[in-house]
Amino acid sequence: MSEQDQSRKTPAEASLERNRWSRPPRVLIVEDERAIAELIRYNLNKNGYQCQVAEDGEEALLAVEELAPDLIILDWMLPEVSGIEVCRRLRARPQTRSVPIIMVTARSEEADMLRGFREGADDYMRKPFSLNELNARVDAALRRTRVTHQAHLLEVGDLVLDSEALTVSRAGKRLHLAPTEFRLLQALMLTPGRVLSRDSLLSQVWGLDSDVEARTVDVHVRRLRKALNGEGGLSMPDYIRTVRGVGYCIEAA
Amino acid sequence: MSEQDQSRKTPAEASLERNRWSRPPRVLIVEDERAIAELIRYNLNKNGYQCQVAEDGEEALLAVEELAPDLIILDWMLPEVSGIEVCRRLRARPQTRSVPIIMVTARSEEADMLRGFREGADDYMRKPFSLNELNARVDAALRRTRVTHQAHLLEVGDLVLDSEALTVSRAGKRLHLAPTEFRLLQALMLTPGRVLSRDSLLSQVWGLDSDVEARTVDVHVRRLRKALNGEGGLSMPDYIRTVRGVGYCIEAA
DNA sequence: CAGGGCTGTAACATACCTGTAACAAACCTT
DNA sequence: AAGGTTTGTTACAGGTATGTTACAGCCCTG
Repeated sequence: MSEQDQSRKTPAEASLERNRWSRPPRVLIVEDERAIAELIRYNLNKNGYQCQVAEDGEEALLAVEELAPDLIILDWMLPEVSGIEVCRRLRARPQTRSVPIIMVTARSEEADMLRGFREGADDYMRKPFSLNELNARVDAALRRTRVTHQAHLLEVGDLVLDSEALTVSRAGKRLHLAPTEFRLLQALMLTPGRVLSRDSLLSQVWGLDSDVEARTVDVHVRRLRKALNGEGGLSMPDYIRTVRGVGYCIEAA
Repeated sequence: MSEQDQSRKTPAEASLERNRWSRPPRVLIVEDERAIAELIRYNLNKNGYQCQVAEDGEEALLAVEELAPDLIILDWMLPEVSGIEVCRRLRARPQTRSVPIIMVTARSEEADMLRGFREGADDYMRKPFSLNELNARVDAALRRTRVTHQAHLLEVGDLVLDSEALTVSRAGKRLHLAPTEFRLLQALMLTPGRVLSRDSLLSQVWGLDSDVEARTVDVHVRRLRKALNGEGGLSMPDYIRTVRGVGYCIEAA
């Protein structure tokens, strides 16, 4: 269930949306009451998440290693190691420092909640809680990590363009592109498989009010190809397809 | 340290006293009820945040441009443009897509809350709410984006910046940086891998209302590189990447 | 008050990028 | 197969962005 954004999304963004999570997000539920754990698990499963349950703190810490979850739902009251202690330990490890943690607890004192946040929780919900609300908060937390980590990645084959770091790499190797080349590639990669006319590229890359000749696009495509495929031997496959009489298009061979 | 005179310490900045180098996080409060807005503002100020208030949706959208806030507290019910609409528009713009938004509203229906999350809110609080809780949630949201004054250790490669001790070291060896160089490095290291424009750096390092020329950034980058990589031979790899036509970015090679 | 460090600006040097023209090659039409 | 059209390729002149250096003013320290 690709959650909320049924409203405003260009097809390009929608395809991005799919690319970002090629796998279902993994959620670790740490909760000693079986019934509650199952309820949450059922609910999250229904929304496309892959869940695992841990019933005490020790188990939770182990499960984090194995599962490498994208998000953790953490009950405060647990046998063995308490939830708050689990939280603290996860925050102490660099590897798990940035995994979102939603604390869920029957403790209603404000002081407890503040403590939870202080120990590094990302969100805090009091029991009893609405499953819909939990869902919404899970979505929000994951959306956030998506936005900060990979929202700006465009991929075609072994080509990756990062529009935030403004970098392009092919097969893991960083490439150097001139500004115009970068924008041109970006325009192409926004709609992989779709043919873009020279005029369309001109307006996207050079701006709507540019007086640049259409042929200039060709020259830049040439430069871009050179940069992507390697100068001389063109040892790598060319992702940029020329569509005679129309324009260009990028696609994974 | 020209800091001392330029920072007229409101009593609220007491907690930041020892930390003159780190820029206080900027929070935009969007709330049409003056009394509530002031309450929130006072409370956040006390905790070392720099606040600005917008009283309606239009004003909010403008303020976002100017202030470039690190976090937004957004009331649902607003004159002109509603909070939910503001939220949607901010999420539609790439530049503001990742700014944390905490929705604060008197609407208690679950459906409203779900809608808030669906439009991209990061957190949702029902009025009336505890100021302590608001504080904790603001802290949590900013901790995630690492723009908080609490994350005082920044690392990139073998570079370590301690914004509390005000020290920088490379490969364990302590370096000497001038104040401006320090703040510049800090701004870069807050978002490693992300390209920062000269304008953005100017507002972060020199302040929003400075009339310093953009080229000045280049000169300081030069000085910073010298300090980081070693005066002459540049024996160490350069973590600062120049992005032609845009600005600079720090990354671990 | 003298000196040293820090800062912002100007000026120069350099590296890089860019659009166009001109020619070559490929393609399509007839 | 010829002729016209579209695209590939190359070279280049000019422009722009950045690197680098020098310097004058400022503030603080001693």
